[in-house]
Amino acid sequence: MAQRRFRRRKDARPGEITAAAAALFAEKGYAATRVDDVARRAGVSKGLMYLYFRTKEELLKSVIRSFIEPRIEALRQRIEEPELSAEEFLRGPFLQFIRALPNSPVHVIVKLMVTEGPRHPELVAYYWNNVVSLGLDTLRRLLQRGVDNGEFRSSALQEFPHLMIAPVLFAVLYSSLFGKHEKLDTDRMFAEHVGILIESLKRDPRRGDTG
Amino acid sequence: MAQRRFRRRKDARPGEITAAAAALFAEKGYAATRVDDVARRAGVSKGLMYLYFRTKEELLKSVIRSFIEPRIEALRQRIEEPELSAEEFLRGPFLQFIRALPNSPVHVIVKLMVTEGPRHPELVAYYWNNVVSLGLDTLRRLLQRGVDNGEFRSSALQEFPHLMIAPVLFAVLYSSLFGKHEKLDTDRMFAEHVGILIESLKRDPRRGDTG
DNA sequence: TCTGTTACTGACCCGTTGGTCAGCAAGGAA
DNA sequence: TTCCTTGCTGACCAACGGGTCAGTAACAGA
Repeated sequence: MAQRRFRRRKDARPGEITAAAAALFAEKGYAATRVDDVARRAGVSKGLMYLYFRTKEELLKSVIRSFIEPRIEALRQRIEEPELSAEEFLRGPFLQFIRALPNSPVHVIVKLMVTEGPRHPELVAYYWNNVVSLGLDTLRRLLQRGVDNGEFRSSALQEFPHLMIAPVLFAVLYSSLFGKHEKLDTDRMFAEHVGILIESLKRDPRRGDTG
Repeated sequence: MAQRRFRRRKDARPGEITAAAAALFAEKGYAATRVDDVARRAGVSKGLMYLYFRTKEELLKSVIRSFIEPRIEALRQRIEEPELSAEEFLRGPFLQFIRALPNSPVHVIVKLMVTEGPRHPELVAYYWNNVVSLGLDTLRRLLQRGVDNGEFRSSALQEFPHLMIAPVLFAVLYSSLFGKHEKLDTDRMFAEHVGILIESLKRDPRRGDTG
């Protein structure tokens, strides 16, 4: 009766499984998600999972990479927007970028890194090399450009660009934890944050000290 | 032969068990910690655990409460230091307070809330009521005092006092995740942060607008 | 020393879950 | 139609871990 019981689609499977896993990991966390749950949501059997991913941990790594890798290039390209001043860059592309993060699937990665990172050091190293240190370098270079062309004074922010993105991490986790108790207007909060940073960088140009 | 195989110390047990659990939860996370591990570290049998805590989740709640409750009163008292100006308060007790957090056991709570919160809503509500909203209110009142006595201009920080403590959450998680890759000088970073905040609050007193 | 009470033990139970594998069915080739 | 390859299934296994409980040892009172 040729009743198609399943389809043979080798190429599409890894992506579908990874997407299903990402959704469930975000919902319930890695440990509380059963491999069988992922299989069901992806519309395959549990056995098939192990033809594409050696272990559950392998699946986790794949989820993380699938989120990061497509974005690395975008991040790299944002570094160089030479026609903008440093301030324009911060008020424009930078603000736009961080505003998009809390509503993007990136929050899945943040939560997974925080919850599972300690038990998967090679994942942490991967994230560090490909996202964190890259992002921090970008910010440092941007601040240096502002100093070089006289827009900004030299500032401790060059040593601690972390302060520029701390509110993003905060907002992602805060909303996910306390969203039921307080709805954060992250758009306005980030705009205020960028405003504070810029005015701190521009303030009092007469003592444009070098140290 | 009267060989003492164990001791009967009903009063001391809960505290010892909670302390052992806190240490292990911080090390390995809640899900990855076995009740038997906690029992061994506390020097008791697994069975005894269930005489003092009905379930593993009860034990988690007890750990969280044991960290928070002794600190609530201290937090409350910091609200009122009337002999200091708002700026002096921020540069003094406030900075001192947040500087102490990354090296204190509080980071255990932060990690546990982030990792386990989503699956324990009543724990989140408890933390919200007793820590978060209390702390935010305190900061708002402090800023208002600064505005009232002319030190500060009115600012969007009154709506987003979250920005004042975002770097703390960031530093705690960042150090715990990436400590091996970068050692953050949180003392200096926080000092810089407070400096930026205060100068933002004091800047340009002529347009001391009310909105 | 006997007895009752209770803090405590540790072997056991059993549902859960990561991982396996024998076999089946969907194509392609001839 | 037949045969081969291979994507795929789902019943199964073994280990793990939360939770139980029958029994034991520590004290107290008499």
